[in-house]
Amino acid sequence: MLLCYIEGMNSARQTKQRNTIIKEVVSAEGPLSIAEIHERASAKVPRLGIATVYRTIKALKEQGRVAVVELPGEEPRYEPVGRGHHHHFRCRSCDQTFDLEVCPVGVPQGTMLPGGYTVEDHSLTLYGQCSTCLA
Amino acid sequence: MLLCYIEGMNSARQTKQRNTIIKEVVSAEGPLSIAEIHERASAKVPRLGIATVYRTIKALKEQGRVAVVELPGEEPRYEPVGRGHHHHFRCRSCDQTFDLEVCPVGVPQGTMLPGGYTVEDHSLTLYGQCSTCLA
DNA sequence: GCTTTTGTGATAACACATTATCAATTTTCG
DNA sequence: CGAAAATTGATAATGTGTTATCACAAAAGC
Repeated sequence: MLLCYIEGMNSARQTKQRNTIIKEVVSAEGPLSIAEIHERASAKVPRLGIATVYRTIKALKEQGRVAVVELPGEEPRYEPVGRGHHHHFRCRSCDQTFDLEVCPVGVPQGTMLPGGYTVEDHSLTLYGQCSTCLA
Repeated sequence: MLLCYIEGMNSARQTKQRNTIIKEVVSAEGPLSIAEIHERASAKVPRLGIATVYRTIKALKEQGRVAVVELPGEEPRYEPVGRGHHHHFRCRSCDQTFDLEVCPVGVPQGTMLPGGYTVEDHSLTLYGQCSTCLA
């Protein structure tokens, strides 16, 4: 299955379900889980099946248009590719996940840590209160 | 069910299974998954059932003697409590998880990030090659 | 508009990690 | 040691997230 929302030149069909799902993922404040996508898209497409969300995300993944984001102890989330290196903030009140601009990790690639660990990459999740919940 | 390895004064019984499991968790280089505990303990207690590992870890958790460690996209791991704030390194070659001493995250508790996110805590996982695999 | 082809929704099937069950074994303690 | 009680191992049952199935609906192209 292919999707044509962006490339516009393959055999997949445009449906309101797919377009809505893609729009939700692209316009979200951070990566969304399948359940979150389903909730949001259902508001615009009543009776949207969860299987359609799985199918669409799977296709977008295979096309390299969305990436999986794994947070500790959470279900996989999905975000559009091309956002570059960034991290995530999780609000403990509303349980929303937000993209962050900052990277406060002082261990560049190639660093060797005490113990002989050579760092290639890192994954950081910050936890706290978002501005809405703090107010 | 209670375990008596450390406290020594409750009704639970000493078994080679439990003692072995606890020893493996305590002496490990980092947090272990159920499967990893089972593998290692099986070497010392042949025919050790996976259910016994689950049961023992569950009891230790309820006693507050082991803590759950969640890494992105991984099964839960377990480590003894009382190691304080620390992070983990995952070797991409041998897939082992190691405790780290360092905390290279420059976002102390209470920091407010651009976007109004107030930080309470963080979780960092470093990825790369351990010294053994690099050699 | 009509036909062909693909997509959808409901749900069954599946995969996997975890827990419950229970007869047999082991530990504890008199 | 011997009896009572707790633990174990094997496996069935469970829960949950994901995929497959299939009749019906919708999109694309003539």
